[in-house]
Amino acid sequence: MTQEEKQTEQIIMDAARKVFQQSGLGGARMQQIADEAGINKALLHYYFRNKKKLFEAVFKEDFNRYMIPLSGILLRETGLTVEERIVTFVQSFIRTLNQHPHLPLFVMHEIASNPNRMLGLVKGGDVFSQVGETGKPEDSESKVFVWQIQEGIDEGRYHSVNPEQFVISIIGMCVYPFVARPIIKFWLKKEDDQFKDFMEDRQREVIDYAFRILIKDYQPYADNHR
Amino acid sequence: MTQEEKQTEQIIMDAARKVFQQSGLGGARMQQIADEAGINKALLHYYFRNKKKLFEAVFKEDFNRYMIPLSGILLRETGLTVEERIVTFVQSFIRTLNQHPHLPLFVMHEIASNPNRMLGLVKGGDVFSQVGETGKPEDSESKVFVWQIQEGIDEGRYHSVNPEQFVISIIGMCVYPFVARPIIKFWLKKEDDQFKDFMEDRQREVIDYAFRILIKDYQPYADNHR
DNA sequence: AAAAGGTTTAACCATTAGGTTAAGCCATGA
DNA sequence: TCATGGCTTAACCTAATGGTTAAACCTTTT
Repeated sequence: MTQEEKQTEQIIMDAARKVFQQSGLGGARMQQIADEAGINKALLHYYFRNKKKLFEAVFKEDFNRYMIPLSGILLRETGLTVEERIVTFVQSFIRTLNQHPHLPLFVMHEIASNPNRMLGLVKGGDVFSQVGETGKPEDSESKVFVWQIQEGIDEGRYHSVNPEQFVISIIGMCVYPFVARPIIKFWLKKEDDQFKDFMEDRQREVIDYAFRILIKDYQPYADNHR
Repeated sequence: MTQEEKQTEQIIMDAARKVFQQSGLGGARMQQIADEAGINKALLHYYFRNKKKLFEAVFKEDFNRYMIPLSGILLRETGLTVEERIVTFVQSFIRTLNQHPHLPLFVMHEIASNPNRMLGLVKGGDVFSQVGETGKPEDSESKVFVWQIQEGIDEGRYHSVNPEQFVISIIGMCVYPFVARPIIKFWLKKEDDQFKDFMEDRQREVIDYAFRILIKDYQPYADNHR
């Protein structure tokens, strides 16, 4: 594959991403994607045989490049304390999504409209590395974080939260504003750049919230924050 | 309008809702809606002149019947304390969405794909009752809650959160699990009814989190919970 | 029994969308 | 200079889709 081909492929995928994110798989029009990419329909089909293939390429790239690594920080990465996980996750998550604000809604919507096919596309289906030695969920790598929290609770350092609920809450606090972005922009009368700033501020705020929920003797503005 | 007409209209709207929620406006097929409703295309167009009109009817009903009243509990209802707002909001919100799990993603996706038109549809556009006497956002009814929190902070009862961030966090903790429902079901290996139970439990958990974030001397399992 | 109104049937139309084809353009590099 | 390969143009095909129409059917009401 030549350099030009790679370039064009990327141009097409970027255009396709934009259109798919706005209209979904069903609503997107190949012509619109071609226009957006500044090329013609013929070339579109020359690179990606058909709409479905193009869509899957885009979806896969998005999911594997962003969703998987990000959730990995919270759930899979080894050698991190709970506190480190939270801080790193929230920061990278919000920072990343600030650059790709439409990602979550796009991914969620398409998964919802066809869970099996979409989740099957992703890295052999092991989104959360569910497969343990015995096949039981307890073996899952994705439960490291859950274990660590349970440990902290048992040792009396943490409040007795339900670890799964806690994880979902953290992710929710980070993701939701992007999902509801148009409403929030409307409600708070914010433009794109103001929304961005708002989300930058949110990093510290969410970390604070998470710590306050979890940690028994938490005092904000300690050097937990950098 | 006769009784039969109302019935049929409702049957159609329920079918349409189902299809729209799964495929979005662009992806939905009129034939599929007719099939789902157990009627024919001709009758579909007899009741709702065209696809757009049908869609708007469904969207409007959803938004006005669920989203507006629910957000009202948190943001507009008068005569409630902050604590009462949070408890009532979280409970009704999760309970309602447990009965309509696809609502949030549907609403959010459609708003995102056409913010102006969609937000314009809703109760004359005043989703958050933004119009105050001077037109400044500060006059908005939707800021009552924000004021109340600010008051609590000033009086030293609450931690000094950013009220807007706090509101979004509460909503996010409630909404996100429904937005990410297929992923969560997959991750936690839950079926529909287990997910429902999980969300029932979540009510108390989220209320706990919210109070712990906000209230300085909060002790869980006090009679804040009923 | 006749009128009325909700509903079906089925044919039909116009448009659009996905996808194909083939001829030709144009820059690079052997 | 000519061949290669990325790319464009534009016509074309087919299937699907939104939407329409008119006649007939059936049940309830008068």
